[in-house]
Amino acid sequence: MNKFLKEFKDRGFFYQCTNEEDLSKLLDKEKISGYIGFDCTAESLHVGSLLQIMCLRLLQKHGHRPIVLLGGGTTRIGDPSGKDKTRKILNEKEIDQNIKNIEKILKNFLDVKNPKTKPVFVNNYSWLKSLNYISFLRDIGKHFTINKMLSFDSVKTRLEREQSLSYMEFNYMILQAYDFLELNKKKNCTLQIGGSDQWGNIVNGVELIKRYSNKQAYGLTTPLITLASGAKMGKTEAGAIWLDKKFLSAYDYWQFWRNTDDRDVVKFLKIFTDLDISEIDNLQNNNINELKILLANKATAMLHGKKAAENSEQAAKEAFSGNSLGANLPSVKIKSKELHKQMSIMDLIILSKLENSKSEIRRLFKGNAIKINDELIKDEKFIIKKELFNKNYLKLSIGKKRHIKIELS
RNA sequence: GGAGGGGUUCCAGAGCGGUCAAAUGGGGCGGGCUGUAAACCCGUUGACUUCGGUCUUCGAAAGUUCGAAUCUUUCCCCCUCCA
Repeated sequence: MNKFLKEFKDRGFFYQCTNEEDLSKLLDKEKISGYIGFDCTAESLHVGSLLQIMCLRLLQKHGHRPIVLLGGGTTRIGDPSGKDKTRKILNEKEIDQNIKNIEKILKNFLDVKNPKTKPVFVNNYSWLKSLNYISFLRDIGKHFTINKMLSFDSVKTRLEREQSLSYMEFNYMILQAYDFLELNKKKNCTLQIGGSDQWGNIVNGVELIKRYSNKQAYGLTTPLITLASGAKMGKTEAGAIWLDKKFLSAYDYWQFWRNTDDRDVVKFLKIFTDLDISEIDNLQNNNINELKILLANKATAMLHGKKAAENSEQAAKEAFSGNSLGANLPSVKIKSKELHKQMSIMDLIILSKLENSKSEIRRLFKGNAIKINDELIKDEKFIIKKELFNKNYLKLSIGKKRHIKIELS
């Protein structure tokens, strides 16, 4: 089997392929371009997209060129796959902004220097916006039968539930197939990778290319990653795990990985780090917590840089060891003037944005959850005094896991 | 087009004139155990509070009543069955 494909499988990226054997041969023979499309409905990507990003990296590793399709056009339509309802349609400005942001994030992960595998960023709006309806129907539309389109899960579930599916959304799959055709023609792109929910859309593209250009293209899908607990990956109660430090600090990102369920650690090492499979297999007997730290360090370094990963590890060590100052923790600044106004610990917590409900904070007090410099505080009216600050900062903790540095300025 | 069922707090789902900020389960949060894991146990889960209470919630609006999530009217939205 081709090396890329083998690693793709060994790491647990593989779910389905349109024609594995031929794809393997092709990959042995030449360096190809493969694309993945990203949805631009959100301002940033979160961990849910990380597997796709790792696929792009893997392409690069094996000398292939990744093409990143930012769906400026299709985002204007909305993919009905896996959705019960029509999603909110964003305006042009928002979409353009999102595209810029997402491109920036992806560049953190990809090697943009090597000219042979440098990623290509494309926006399908550039070809979708000027489509001529009549010629599109004649050239492309004739290759799709309604009979078949109706049989796709994304369409079927909507219809079965008698939930409306607009003609606009119904066309999404055709547009995605068309994207693939367009990339095949323009960039000689012969592979599309996507999540398992994209299978139908991808197959459509492969078939369209076959019918329209009589060329062979391939599709590859990745499984939906679920946590051992059964939950979908990427969202926690506290919010999405964003791949953008504007929305989630490097420290919190590190913590996300550090808190991985035991049962998921090895799987995640394979998927979300660059460590060799053999190396990971050798590590399996190591202390599980060491492995989690390794995972957190590797994953954080990949996105936020080595330095940020080291700082996060250091901060975590300090935060969880107790009786430490927590100099590396994420910090919130307050003005020393504020202190003179008899600031209570309640005010401080609100100010630091750790909580925004006073009732909730009162409950936390009742549960012995609030600490300052690792000292349990039981009185919600406790006044913050200057003496609590050591070198201008103090450590504020809520529960066992949330620690923050309050800095005096 | 005809007949019926329903919209309740994060989710599922009870309540069907006062004792309802609303059972129960899930999830979340906090505590205990531990390893920043899982499992388990305990507490908590609208907001504000001088801890006495106060204020805002049961699809939307209007009404009946001393009093409504519970009754009436109109509107909006979902679901099931028949044609």
